[in-house]
Amino acid sequence: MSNKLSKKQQKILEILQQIDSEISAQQLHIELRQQGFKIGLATVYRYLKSLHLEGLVQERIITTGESLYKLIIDSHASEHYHHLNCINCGRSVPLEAVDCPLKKSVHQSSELQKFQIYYHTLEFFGLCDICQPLVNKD
Amino acid sequence: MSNKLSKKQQKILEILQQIDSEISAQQLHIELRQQGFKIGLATVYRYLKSLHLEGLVQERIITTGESLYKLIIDSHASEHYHHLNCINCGRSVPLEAVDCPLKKSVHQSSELQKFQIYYHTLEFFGLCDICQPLVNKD
DNA sequence: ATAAGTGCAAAGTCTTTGCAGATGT
DNA sequence: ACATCTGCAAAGACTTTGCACTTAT
Repeated sequence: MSNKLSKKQQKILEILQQIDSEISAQQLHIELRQQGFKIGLATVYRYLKSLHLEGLVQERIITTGESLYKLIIDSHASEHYHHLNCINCGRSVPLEAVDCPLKKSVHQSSELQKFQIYYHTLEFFGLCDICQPLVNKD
Repeated sequence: MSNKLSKKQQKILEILQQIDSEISAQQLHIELRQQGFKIGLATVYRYLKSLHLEGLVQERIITTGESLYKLIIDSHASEHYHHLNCINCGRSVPLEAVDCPLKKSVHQSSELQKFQIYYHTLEFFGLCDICQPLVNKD
C-alpha cells in the first residue's frame, strides 16, 4: 500500500469519520452506494482489513459473526465504548456511563508480552431484559 | 430441553470439564470422535448453543471467525483469562499474570441496564512480536 | 512500463436448519 | 404414542481470493 490514498480509500475513510461509530463492511458498502459511489464489496473489505492491520481501525466481531469496524481516534486515552450483548437476540448496547476499568498494570503486562497493542474490547454477555423472560421461562 | 441429559450431551459436558479451557465446536467434535464417540457436528453445535443460552458456557469469537466455548465454573468470582490477540496471525495468548481489572461500578451499571450478565470478555488486539517486523516494515 | 487498486464471481469457513429416522419415557 | 434428540446434507452468512482490467506514477 502506498502513501497516497485512492479516491475510494479516501471516501471510505471519510464515511468512517462521518459516522464515528461502529459499522459493518456490508453496511459501509451500502452507505457508499447510497452516496452515489460505485464501489465493490471486496474493495471495502480489503481496505478495512489494511486499515485494521495498520492499527487505524478496530474490529469487533458480534454474536452474529459479523465484524464491526470503527476508526481509532487516539489509541490509548480516547473515549471508547464497551457493550452489553444479549446472547439471545444479539442486541448490543453501549455502556455509556461506565469508565473504562482497565488498570495500568494490564498495559504494563502487555508490554512484557512484547505485544504492540492497538486497541482492546471489553464485552459483557447475557440476556437483555426482553429476552430474559423468554429464555428463563423453563 | 429436558432436565435429563442424553448420553451425547453428557459426553460433551464431560469433555468440556476435562479440558477446562476454550475449545471450538469443530475441535470438540474431533475430540469426541477420537474418543470413539460417534456424533454429528450439528449436534455439537446445537448443544453448545443451548448451554450458552443457559449461561453455562461462554463463547468467544476469535479473529478467524471461529467461536471458542468454555464451561463457566463460577459466573462471577472464578478465575478467567483475557487475551492478547494478534490481528495478523491470530495468535491468542492468555494474560495469566493479570488480575481482572473490572470495577464494581461496571457490574452495578449493568444492573441498571437490566441485563442478566453471564460472563464478560476482555480482549487486547495488536501485533505479536513475530508479526510486528512483518507488518511494520513499510 | 510498472506498481497499486478494483470489480466480479467463485471459493472458503464456520454455523444453522429442514427433515427423516432414532431414542427414550 | 409422544416429545426429544440426532445425523446428514443442504442452505446461509460473512469474508477472502484469483484473475483480468483499470488507474496512477
